[in-house]
Amino acid sequence: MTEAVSRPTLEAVAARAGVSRATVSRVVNGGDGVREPLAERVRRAVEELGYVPNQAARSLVTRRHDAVAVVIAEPETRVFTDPFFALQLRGISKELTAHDNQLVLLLTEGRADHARVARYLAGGHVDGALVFSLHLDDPLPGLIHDAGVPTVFGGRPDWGADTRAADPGVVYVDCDNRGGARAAVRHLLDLGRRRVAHITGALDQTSAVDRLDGYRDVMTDVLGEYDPRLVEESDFTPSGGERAMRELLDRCPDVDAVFAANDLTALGALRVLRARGRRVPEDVAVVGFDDMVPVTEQADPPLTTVRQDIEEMGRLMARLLLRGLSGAREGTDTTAGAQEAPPSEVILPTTLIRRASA
Amino acid sequence: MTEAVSRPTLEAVAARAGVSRATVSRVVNGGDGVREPLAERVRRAVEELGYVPNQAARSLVTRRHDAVAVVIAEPETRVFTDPFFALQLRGISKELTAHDNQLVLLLTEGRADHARVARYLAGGHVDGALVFSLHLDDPLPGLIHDAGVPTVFGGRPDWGADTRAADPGVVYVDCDNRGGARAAVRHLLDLGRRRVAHITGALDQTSAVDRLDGYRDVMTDVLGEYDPRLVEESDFTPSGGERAMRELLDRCPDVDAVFAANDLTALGALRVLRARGRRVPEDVAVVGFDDMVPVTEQADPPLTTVRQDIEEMGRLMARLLLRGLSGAREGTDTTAGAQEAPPSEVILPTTLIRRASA
DNA sequence: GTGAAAGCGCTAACAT
DNA sequence: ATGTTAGCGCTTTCAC
Repeated sequence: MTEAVSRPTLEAVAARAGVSRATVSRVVNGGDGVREPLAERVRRAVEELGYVPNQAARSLVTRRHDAVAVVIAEPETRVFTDPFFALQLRGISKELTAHDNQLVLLLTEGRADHARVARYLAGGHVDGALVFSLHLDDPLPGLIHDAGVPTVFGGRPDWGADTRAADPGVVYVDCDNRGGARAAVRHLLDLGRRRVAHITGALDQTSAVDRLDGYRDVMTDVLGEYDPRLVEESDFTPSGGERAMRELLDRCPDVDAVFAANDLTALGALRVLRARGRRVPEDVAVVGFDDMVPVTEQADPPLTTVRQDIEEMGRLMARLLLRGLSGAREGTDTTAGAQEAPPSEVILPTTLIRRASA
Repeated sequence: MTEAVSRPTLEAVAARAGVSRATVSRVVNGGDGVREPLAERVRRAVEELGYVPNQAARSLVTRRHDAVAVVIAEPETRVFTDPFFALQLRGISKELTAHDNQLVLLLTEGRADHARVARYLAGGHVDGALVFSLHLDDPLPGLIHDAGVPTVFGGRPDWGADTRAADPGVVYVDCDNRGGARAAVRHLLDLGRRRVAHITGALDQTSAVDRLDGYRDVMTDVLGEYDPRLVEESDFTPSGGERAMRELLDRCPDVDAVFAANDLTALGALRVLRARGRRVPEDVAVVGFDDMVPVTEQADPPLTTVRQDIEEMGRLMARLLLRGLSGAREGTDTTAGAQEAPPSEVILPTTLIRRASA
């Protein structure tokens, strides 16, 4: 483990280049209004000294940090068993990097950590936050609202009984869970299936609720009504999918199709169907959600699913936040190139990917 | 997206408590040498004003950031298909949080990003770095060395031809890959198997190389020599495992056991074995590595594997780094409670977990 | 034990 | 176009 060494300052660069600190500062920050020969001299001095601006000093005066917090609330460990989280993070990271922003990761393990996160955000260490509000009734959105930090949510936040529900400033990005679910179920009905079951996700997450709603939409729409016995609650995990599938087969032996809330759940269902001697898709057609390629392509049979672009979702969240931040900084500029207020919600499209399972 | 508001300063707290800024500062930072009644008044003022120290101002003078960078180099996307990464991060996050340090995540997508990371680290934005040097011949260790940032590596770094190889200051944490591999292979031999194959991981990672070495150790040790035809190179992925298993079966139809470099690989092997009508473990016994519980327990049959505690590995890396940092700060203190120099390598133990596959 | 004062390295008015 | 200057909010000697 090496020792840190002291770094050259602006002052040192200025001395070496034979100019004032202000000039060096100008060059370092884009360099408008400095004549070329001088600028060049400064750049050489910077190079020679290996000068890197002290971010703390800079933040102290600019009140900007070029850093964004990513808050991931994961009381349960689901986040760590599917690659969802990693993909979002990658999208976010790419976008932030492209804009020279740093990513400060805040993982929470439960209520105890909420206060810590709220304090951190309120402390003005970062310019904004990207928050994955994974569970209903999560106090985090409220706390964050109070902290007054520009925030973009990942997934439709549930404001529940919270009175701040009406806040028009809330921005979030989500995929079209309901629409995707509709497409999945419609596809199964188009295949001629009539006893289409649904294995839900964890219903304390809006994504699961929305997918269930989409299922209901189509079932009632097409068949006039839906049989609640065809819906089994689960939790987005493979073992949850297994359990639910068994339940479903016992209760309604005549099911001829299953729409699973995500691919992992579908995997569990597939396993049970095979064990029970049901052929897929001949006897029972199966559709998943997410399209985690390593999962869907290697399922047996390969899984028909609703694709959402998770990485893009992360990237978009970051983009929206950064745009909002720069917009706020530049004030209410109404000229041609002005930033518009970010839309309060962005819903990414989903597409049905047909493979062998349905 | 809410607007950020200006926060109360030390000055404000001092005014409210009727003391000097210095006194407030003392109380806020542990409060030694301030008489209780005064300290209490200060604490109340802090509370009432909702004062949170400005980290930038503090860093400017202390030259500390209470922040640690986590660098994850992932040219390939393996990191995102298995939960390894997420688990490490969780361990790291827990430990950092416990010591009030922030986690700055630096994801790299290739060589182009290396310079960026090096610059960031050299820029003195963080007190130290935790680096996952996933691939051989990675220039990152060298760059980081030059940046002069206290660093702990995850996994034995490969210094290859790098002349800095001899640097005694390098600290890393790894699991006992070689020992774990030995245990796995020994177990298979104890079961009476003689044609034990090995599907390697990506051999540009030291973990894969070490596991292969462990396999060789035991095979030559027990059988006098090992048959290179029983070793098939792969890449830690399920599909890689499938491909390798097919190869192996074609080449050596008499294999009666397989040691796979990780659980995901074993999963692929299991699939092929089933497809080819080989019973597991009767015809072919299979052992994995990692013990990703959701994978191993739901494999069919449940997978015997070598367990490593990934989260603990993350936690330990963080602990080592923080200890090194505080040690460095406190200077060379030789009294009783002094920090010892962190060990240059920590190898975590592995354990064989017996399930049904071997 | 407590306060006064001097910066940490930088940016942004304001002069020139 | 460039230089001068005044802080940003905090910690930390140094007096008292």
